[in-house]
Amino acid sequence: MLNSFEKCAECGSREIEENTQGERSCVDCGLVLSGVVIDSGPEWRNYSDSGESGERVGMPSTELLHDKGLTTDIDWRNKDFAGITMNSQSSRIFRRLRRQHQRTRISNSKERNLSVALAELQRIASQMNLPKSVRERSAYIYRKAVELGLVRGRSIEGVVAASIYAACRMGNIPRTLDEVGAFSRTGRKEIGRTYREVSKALKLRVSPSSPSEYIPRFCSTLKLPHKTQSSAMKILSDAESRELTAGRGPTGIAAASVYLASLITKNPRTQKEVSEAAGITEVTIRNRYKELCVALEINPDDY
DNA sequence: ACACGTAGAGAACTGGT
DNA sequence: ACCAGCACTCTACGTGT
Repeated sequence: MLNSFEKCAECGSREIEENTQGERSCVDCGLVLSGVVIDSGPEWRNYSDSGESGERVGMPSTELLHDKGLTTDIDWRNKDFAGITMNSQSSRIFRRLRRQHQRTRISNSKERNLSVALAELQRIASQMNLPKSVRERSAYIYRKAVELGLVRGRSIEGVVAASIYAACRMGNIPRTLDEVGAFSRTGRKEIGRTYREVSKALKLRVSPSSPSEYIPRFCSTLKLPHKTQSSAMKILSDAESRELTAGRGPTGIAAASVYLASLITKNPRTQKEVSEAAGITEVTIRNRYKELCVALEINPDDY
């Protein structure tokens, strides 16, 4: 996608491309211009047929409340629409209405379960400093688990912890089982076991994320030109077709491809630099790098 | 400074009992 | 349900250029 109104801050090129992750980068030098996608549109729809579009009414719905935030409340003040205090008879009626209304909000065991569980989820998530997107996702996973009857026979806590663990991994901010367990009353083993069952039952696509997703970001942090990036992608796809990538950490493969590409395109980066950009150790890069050289019959000295 | 190698520890998954 | 074995990565250290 090209945007002719914008120039690259690094090299002045007007060739800006946007990838599927929403990162916009310069085609010539690879500089990432904006990595954060801001959704400026309203999330909630306009239901009125005659009014202006874009009316904003109330808060957007959320997975984090058991009724998704779709609730009404009866004002606690005993005033009428004009702000005049009600008489005692009306006050009694409204007190009673409020109580009945509150009871209908949490009407059955499933909703009671959800409201307990989601409160627990919030507690753990905020102690772990998890972003909102991950909280929403884990709440969604938990709801699905309830619908499929996975909670019966297991502890609510365990399923909550498993949902969080899964959501973290899906959101690419993985936490270890121990880390999640530290904030929950359940242990690592139970979370792990529950997680496996939940992810199987929900067919969660927990990212065996492709290394290719990491390459643009690594190249950008290392200020590598576009040429090197496409070279790294080429190396990676060769490696994938030779099944070098199975079972390996995706970041390791991506980092090694970038490192190798940086050597053969004459924009060398040290293993240390690459390892810092990729968040892995030099050792892992070395191992993957060595495998790549052997399997693809590349000798960086030739370049 | 950097590249490269090795050993031991730890985390996560698998399969057997 | 639990344990042992596994493949992988990390830490830490040493060696060579």
